[in-house]
Amino acid sequence: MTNQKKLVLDFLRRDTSHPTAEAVWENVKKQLPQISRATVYRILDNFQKEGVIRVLETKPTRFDGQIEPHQHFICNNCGKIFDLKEEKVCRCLRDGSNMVSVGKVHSFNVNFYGLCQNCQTESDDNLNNKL
Amino acid sequence: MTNQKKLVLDFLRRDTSHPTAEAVWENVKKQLPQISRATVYRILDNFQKEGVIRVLETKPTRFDGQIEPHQHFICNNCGKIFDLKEEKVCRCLRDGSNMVSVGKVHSFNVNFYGLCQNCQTESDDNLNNKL
DNA sequence: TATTAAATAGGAATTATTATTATTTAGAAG
DNA sequence: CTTCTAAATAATAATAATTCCTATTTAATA
Ligand SMILES: [Mn+2]
Ligand SMILES: [Mn+2]
Ligand SMILES: [Zn+2]
Ligand SMILES: [Zn+2]
Repeated sequence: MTNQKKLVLDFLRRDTSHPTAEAVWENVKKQLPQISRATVYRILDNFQKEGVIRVLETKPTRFDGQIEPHQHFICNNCGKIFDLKEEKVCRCLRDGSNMVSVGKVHSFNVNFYGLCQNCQTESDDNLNNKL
Repeated sequence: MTNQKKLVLDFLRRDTSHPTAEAVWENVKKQLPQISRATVYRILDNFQKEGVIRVLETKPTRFDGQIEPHQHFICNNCGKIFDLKEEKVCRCLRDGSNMVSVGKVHSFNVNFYGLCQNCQTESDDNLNNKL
């Protein structure tokens, strides 16, 4: 854990604004002026792969130091990003109620990630061949 | 409805691969070689605003000519994007079953869009002041 | 202390997207 | 069928976001 990594992680755990990579860089620079953009991008990427931070599917990409399961409400007007507890998400999707604590939901978008059947079969085959 | 628009829309309605803007351009060029990238980007943006096509929250952005409500399964291995019927989505989120017809879901990400309470109040105020 | 591998800084390069502007085109009016 | 006008387009410049490259620094280890 280098100083650079520590500063990035500390910042993301304190900050609740779901900052962009650029914003993370700007903020960490206050404490380590010579830190490079590329370093911040690399560290964010590594943390994401380790599951230490979360990545939001926004443009530009935003980052979240809070990794307990929750989803996000993005205001169409002001652009602010609010946290939604998992429970509210399920209710909203289940019974069409579109009111949540932070506002009124107009639309939502879900991306599921996993292994498609082809790729599952392939990885099973590889495993069997090794045995 | 210009020829350019027609070709873009026809392509998106035929194609089920959820192509990028670049891929739309490459394909439409086959029939209209002088079409400009900027035109494709503008047309995609307009169609999106009119609700004629859907935009996927991917990097890079992808487009979908199918606008009946459905969600997407993105394979972590091969990157292919599969359509998921709404019903399966709800079941998956509701009772933790992570098997869907196209594969096994490892994770998912939901973005909700709407008006936050602040912005709702503001727009109510504006309405009242006009009366 | 010397060796080595990993991480970083700084900047170039690339990718994706948006902005600009001169030209073209699709209709409407005559 | 012409002329006019506004909208749409092509070509390209500019910008934004991200990734790549490489010389240098740092940390860990023998
Ligand atoms: Mn969050
Ligand atoms: Mn689809
Ligand atoms: Zn708002
Ligand atoms: Zn796959």
